[in-house]
Amino acid sequence: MGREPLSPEMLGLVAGRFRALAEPARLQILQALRGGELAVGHLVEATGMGQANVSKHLQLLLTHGYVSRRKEGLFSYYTIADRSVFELCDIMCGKLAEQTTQRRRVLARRA
Amino acid sequence: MGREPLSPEMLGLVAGRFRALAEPARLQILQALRGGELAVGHLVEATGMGQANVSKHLQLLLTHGYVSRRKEGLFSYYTIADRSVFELCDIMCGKLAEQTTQRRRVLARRA
DNA sequence: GTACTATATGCCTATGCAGTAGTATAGTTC
DNA sequence: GAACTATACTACTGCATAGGCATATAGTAC
Repeated sequence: MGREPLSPEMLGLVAGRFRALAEPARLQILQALRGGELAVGHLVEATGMGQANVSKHLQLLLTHGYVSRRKEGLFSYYTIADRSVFELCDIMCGKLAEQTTQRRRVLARRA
Repeated sequence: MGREPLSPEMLGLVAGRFRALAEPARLQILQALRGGELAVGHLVEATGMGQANVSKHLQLLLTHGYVSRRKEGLFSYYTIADRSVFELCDIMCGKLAEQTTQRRRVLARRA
Protein backbone atom coordinates (compact mmCIF):
# COMPACT_ATOMS: atom_id res chain seq x y z
CA MET A 1 0.00 0.00 0.00
CA GLY A 2 1.83 3.08 -1.22
CA ARG A 3 1.76 6.47 0.40
CA GLU A 4 -1.12 7.76 -1.70
CA PRO A 5 -4.47 5.93 -1.34
CA LEU A 6 -5.19 3.07 -3.72
CA SER A 7 -8.09 3.30 -6.12
CA PRO A 8 -11.15 1.18 -5.29
CA GLU A 9 -10.32 -0.95 -8.32
CA MET A 10 -6.79 -1.53 -7.03
CA LEU A 11 -8.13 -2.40 -3.56
CA GLY A 12 -10.28 -5.09 -5.15
CA LEU A 13 -7.34 -6.56 -7.03
CA VAL A 14 -5.10 -6.59 -3.96
CA ALA A 15 -7.89 -8.14 -1.89
CA GLY A 16 -8.33 -10.77 -4.58
CA ARG A 17 -4.66 -11.71 -4.37
CA PHE A 18 -4.90 -12.02 -0.61
CA ARG A 19 -8.03 -14.11 -0.96
CA ALA A 20 -6.18 -16.56 -3.16
CA LEU A 21 -3.86 -17.21 -0.22
CA ALA A 22 -6.67 -17.27 2.33
CA GLU A 23 -7.24 -21.00 2.07
CA PRO A 24 -5.24 -23.68 3.87
CA ALA A 25 -5.68 -26.01 0.90
CA ARG A 26 -3.99 -23.58 -1.46
CA LEU A 27 -1.19 -22.82 0.98
CA GLN A 28 -0.64 -26.54 1.26
CA ILE A 29 -0.37 -26.82 -2.52
CA LEU A 30 2.08 -23.93 -2.69
CA GLN A 31 4.10 -25.53 0.06
CA ALA A 32 4.19 -28.82 -1.81
CA LEU A 33 5.41 -26.99 -4.90
CA ARG A 34 8.20 -25.36 -2.97
CA GLY A 35 10.46 -28.32 -3.79
CA GLY A 36 9.92 -27.95 -7.52
CA GLU A 37 7.35 -28.63 -10.21
CA LEU A 38 4.76 -31.36 -9.69
CA ALA A 39 1.98 -32.89 -11.73
CA VAL A 40 -1.61 -32.69 -10.53
CA GLY A 41 -1.59 -36.33 -9.54
CA HIS A 42 1.40 -35.83 -7.26
CA LEU A 43 -0.32 -32.90 -5.63
CA VAL A 44 -3.42 -35.00 -5.08
CA GLU A 45 -1.25 -37.56 -3.31
CA ALA A 46 0.70 -34.97 -1.38
CA THR A 47 -2.36 -33.14 -0.10
CA GLY A 48 -4.91 -35.93 0.21
CA MET A 49 -7.51 -33.75 -1.49
CA GLY A 50 -9.78 -34.75 -4.38
CA GLN A 51 -8.49 -34.36 -7.92
CA ALA A 52 -11.20 -31.92 -8.99
CA ASN A 53 -10.57 -29.87 -5.92
CA VAL A 54 -6.82 -29.67 -6.51
CA SER A 55 -7.42 -28.79 -10.15
CA LYS A 56 -9.71 -25.92 -9.21
CA HIS A 57 -7.29 -24.53 -6.65
CA LEU A 58 -4.48 -24.74 -9.20
CA GLN A 59 -6.65 -22.91 -11.71
CA LEU A 60 -7.18 -20.09 -9.24
CA LEU A 61 -3.49 -19.89 -8.34
CA LEU A 62 -2.71 -19.88 -12.05
CA THR A 63 -5.02 -16.99 -12.91
CA HIS A 64 -3.49 -14.99 -10.06
CA GLY A 65 -0.01 -15.77 -11.37
CA TYR A 66 1.21 -17.61 -8.28
CA VAL A 67 1.95 -20.75 -10.29
CA SER A 68 2.65 -21.54 -13.93
CA ARG A 69 1.71 -24.61 -15.94
CA ARG A 70 3.62 -26.77 -18.37
CA LYS A 71 1.68 -29.43 -20.25
CA GLU A 72 3.47 -32.55 -21.32
CA GLY A 73 1.45 -35.35 -22.80
CA LEU A 74 -1.24 -36.33 -20.36
CA PHE A 75 0.33 -34.44 -17.49
CA SER A 76 0.16 -30.87 -16.33
CA TYR A 77 3.17 -29.80 -14.33
CA TYR A 78 2.76 -26.83 -12.05
CA THR A 79 5.54 -24.66 -10.64
CA ILE A 80 5.75 -21.66 -8.36
CA ALA A 81 5.79 -18.60 -10.62
CA ASP A 82 5.96 -16.03 -7.85
CA ARG A 83 8.44 -16.80 -5.10
CA SER A 84 7.23 -13.74 -3.19
CA VAL A 85 4.40 -15.85 -1.75
CA PHE A 86 6.95 -17.41 0.56
CA GLU A 87 8.05 -13.98 1.66
CA LEU A 88 4.42 -13.14 2.40
CA CYS A 89 3.95 -16.33 4.37
CA ASP A 90 7.13 -15.74 6.31
CA ILE A 91 5.89 -12.32 7.39
CA MET A 92 2.61 -13.89 8.49
CA CYS A 93 4.35 -16.67 10.40
CA GLY A 94 6.61 -14.15 12.09
CA LYS A 95 3.66 -12.15 13.30
CA LEU A 96 1.87 -15.27 14.45
CA ALA A 97 4.91 -16.30 16.47
CA GLU A 98 5.05 -12.81 18.01
CA GLN A 99 1.40 -12.96 19.00
CA THR A 100 1.80 -16.42 20.47
CA THR A 101 4.72 -15.40 22.68
CA GLN A 102 2.85 -12.26 23.72
CA ARG A 103 -0.16 -14.33 24.74
CA ARG A 104 2.07 -16.67 26.68
CA ARG A 105 3.57 -13.70 28.48
CA VAL A 106 0.10 -12.41 29.38
CA LEU A 107 -0.96 -15.81 30.63
CA ALA A 108 2.25 -16.15 32.63
CA ARG A 109 1.65 -12.75 34.21
CA ARG A 110 -1.83 -13.81 35.32
CA ALA A 111 -0.62 -17.08 36.77
CA MET B 1 6.51 -20.32 4.90
CA GLY B 2 9.69 -21.74 6.37
CA ARG B 3 11.82 -24.46 4.84
CA GLU B 4 10.11 -27.26 6.70
CA PRO B 5 6.38 -27.76 6.01
CA LEU B 6 3.92 -25.97 8.24
CA SER B 7 1.55 -27.96 10.39
CA PRO B 8 -2.09 -28.07 9.26
CA GLU B 9 -2.95 -25.95 12.29
CA MET B 10 -0.39 -23.34 11.29
CA LEU B 11 -1.68 -23.33 7.71
CA GLY B 12 -5.13 -22.52 9.03
CA LEU B 13 -3.85 -19.63 11.10
CA VAL B 14 -1.83 -18.19 8.24
CA ALA B 15 -4.81 -18.56 5.91
CA GLY B 16 -6.95 -16.78 8.48
CA ARG B 17 -4.58 -13.84 8.55
CA PHE B 18 -4.64 -13.62 4.76
CA ARG B 19 -8.41 -13.83 4.80
CA ALA B 20 -8.58 -10.81 7.07
CA LEU B 21 -6.87 -8.82 4.31
CA ALA B 22 -8.94 -10.37 1.54
CA GLU B 23 -11.63 -7.73 1.67
CA PRO B 24 -11.47 -4.34 -0.06
CA ALA B 25 -13.46 -2.79 2.78
CA ARG B 26 -10.86 -3.81 5.35
CA LEU B 27 -7.96 -2.69 3.18
CA GLN B 28 -9.72 0.65 2.85
CA ILE B 29 -9.98 0.92 6.61
CA LEU B 30 -6.31 0.06 7.08
CA GLN B 31 -5.42 2.62 4.46
CA ALA B 32 -7.44 5.28 6.24
CA LEU B 33 -5.64 4.44 9.47
CA ARG B 34 -2.27 4.83 7.83
CA GLY B 35 -2.28 8.53 8.74
CA GLY B 36 -2.81 7.80 12.43
CA GLU B 37 -5.48 6.75 14.87
CA LEU B 38 -9.12 7.44 14.06
CA ALA B 39 -12.45 6.97 15.83
CA VAL B 40 -15.09 4.73 14.31
CA GLY B 41 -17.15 7.71 13.21
CA HIS B 42 -14.27 9.13 11.23
CA LEU B 43 -13.74 5.78 9.54
CA VAL B 44 -17.44 5.68 8.66
CA GLU B 45 -17.05 9.08 7.02
CA ALA B 46 -13.78 8.19 5.34
CA THR B 47 -15.05 4.95 3.86
CA GLY B 48 -18.71 5.70 3.23
CA MET B 49 -19.65 2.37 4.76
CA GLY B 50 -22.32 1.77 7.40
CA GLN B 51 -21.36 2.14 11.04
CA ALA B 52 -22.21 -1.42 11.98
CA ASN B 53 -20.23 -2.68 9.06
CA VAL B 54 -17.16 -0.66 9.95
CA SER B 55 -17.42 -1.78 13.54
CA LYS B 56 -17.51 -5.42 12.54
CA HIS B 57 -14.55 -5.11 10.22
CA LEU B 58 -12.60 -3.37 12.96
CA GLN B 59 -13.47 -6.17 15.34
CA LEU B 60 -12.00 -8.70 12.94
CA LEU B 61 -8.86 -6.66 12.35
CA LEU B 62 -8.53 -6.31 16.11
CA THR B 63 -8.75 -10.01 16.84
CA HIS B 64 -6.10 -10.64 14.21
CA GLY B 65 -3.88 -7.99 15.76
CA TYR B 66 -3.73 -5.70 12.74
CA VAL B 67 -5.15 -2.78 14.73
CA SER B 68 -5.36 -1.83 18.39
CA ARG B 69 -8.11 0.01 20.22
CA ARG B 70 -8.05 2.81 22.75
CA LYS B 71 -11.34 3.74 24.39
CA GLU B 72 -11.83 7.30 25.52
CA GLY B 73 -15.24 8.32 26.73
CA LEU B 74 -17.78 7.53 24.07
CA PHE B 75 -15.16 7.05 21.41
CA SER B 76 -13.07 4.11 20.31
CA TYR B 77 -9.87 5.10 18.61
CA TYR B 78 -8.26 2.55 16.37
CA THR B 79 -4.62 2.48 15.26
CA ILE B 80 -2.50 0.25 13.08
CA ALA B 81 -0.84 -2.24 15.42
CA ASP B 82 1.06 -4.15 12.77
CA ARG B 83 2.80 -1.98 10.20
CA SER B 84 3.82 -5.09 8.28
CA VAL B 85 0.42 -5.03 6.56
CA PHE B 86 1.73 -2.20 4.43
CA GLU B 87 4.74 -4.26 3.54
CA LEU B 88 2.41 -7.09 2.50
CA CYS B 89 0.29 -4.75 0.42
CA ASP B 90 3.36 -3.28 -1.22
CA ILE B 91 4.48 -6.72 -2.31
CA MET B 92 1.01 -7.38 -3.72
CA CYS B 93 0.91 -4.07 -5.55
CA GLY B 94 4.35 -4.69 -6.97
CA LYS B 95 3.29 -8.03 -8.36
CA LEU B 96 0.09 -6.55 -9.75
CA ALA B 97 2.09 -3.86 -11.53
CA GLU B 98 4.42 -6.52 -12.95
CA GLN B 99 1.52 -8.56 -14.24
CA THR B 100 -0.11 -5.52 -15.80
CA THR B 101 3.01 -4.54 -17.73
CA GLN B 102 3.48 -8.15 -18.81
CA ARG B 103 -0.08 -8.27 -20.12
CA ARG B 104 0.47 -5.00 -21.97
CA ARG B 105 3.56 -6.46 -23.56
CA VAL B 106 1.64 -9.52 -24.70
CA LEU B 107 -1.14 -7.38 -26.12
CA ALA B 108 1.39 -5.17 -27.87
CA ARG B 109 3.05 -8.22 -29.39
CA ARG B 110 -0.28 -9.39 -30.79
CA ALA B 111 -1.13 -5.99 -32.27
C1' DG C 1 -33.30 10.59 36.84
C1' DT C 2 -34.09 11.73 31.05
C1' DA C 3 -32.25 12.76 26.58
C1' DC C 4 -28.61 12.22 23.60
C1' DT C 5 -24.38 10.22 21.29
C1' DA C 6 -20.80 6.71 19.91
C1' DT C 7 -19.95 2.10 19.42
C1' DA C 8 -21.02 -2.81 19.62
C1' DT C 9 -23.96 -6.75 18.83
C1' DG C 10 -27.76 -9.76 17.08
C1' DC C 11 -30.67 -11.02 13.40
C1' DC C 12 -31.53 -11.42 8.65
C1' DT C 13 -30.73 -12.06 3.52
C1' DA C 14 -27.88 -12.56 -0.34
C1' DT C 15 -23.65 -13.81 -2.27
C1' DG C 16 -19.40 -16.33 -2.82
C1' DC C 17 -16.89 -20.16 -2.68
C1' DA C 18 -15.00 -24.84 -1.00
C1' DG C 19 -15.74 -29.45 -1.71
C1' DT C 20 -17.88 -33.52 -4.17
C1' DA C 21 -19.66 -36.36 -7.93
C1' DG C 22 -20.11 -37.04 -12.42
C1' DT C 23 -18.77 -36.04 -17.07
C1' DA C 24 -15.99 -34.22 -20.89
C1' DT C 25 -11.62 -33.55 -23.16
C1' DA C 26 -7.23 -34.82 -24.65
C1' DG C 27 -3.39 -37.75 -24.91
C1' DT C 28 -1.43 -42.68 -24.82
C1' DT C 29 -1.23 -47.66 -25.87
C1' DC C 30 -2.71 -51.53 -28.03
C1' DG D 1 -10.46 -48.10 -34.21
C1' DA D 2 -11.18 -49.38 -28.59
C1' DA D 3 -9.59 -49.11 -23.87
C1' DC D 4 -7.29 -46.56 -20.60
C1' DT D 5 -5.35 -42.45 -18.03
C1' DA D 6 -4.60 -37.54 -16.49
C1' DT D 7 -6.68 -33.38 -16.21
C1' DA D 8 -10.41 -29.98 -16.72
C1' DC D 9 -15.17 -28.68 -16.52
C1' DT D 10 -20.19 -28.58 -14.92
C1' DA D 11 -23.72 -28.86 -11.60
C1' DC D 12 -24.79 -29.15 -7.15
C1' DT D 13 -24.76 -28.71 -1.85
C1' DG D 14 -23.46 -26.63 2.27
C1' DC D 15 -21.14 -23.24 4.89
C1' DA D 16 -19.05 -18.76 5.79
C1' DT D 17 -19.58 -14.02 5.73
C1' DA D 18 -20.53 -9.15 3.89
C1' DG D 19 -23.79 -5.71 4.47
C1' DG D 20 -28.16 -3.68 6.25
C1' DC D 21 -31.46 -2.78 9.95
C1' DA D 22 -32.71 -2.70 14.52
C1' DT D 23 -31.39 -2.82 19.10
C1' DA D 24 -28.27 -3.01 23.13
C1' DT D 25 -24.60 -1.06 25.76
C1' DA D 26 -21.97 2.52 27.63
C1' DG D 27 -20.69 7.08 28.34
C1' DT D 28 -22.05 12.27 28.43
C1' DA D 29 -24.91 16.42 29.36
C1' DC D 30 -28.59 18.32 31.45
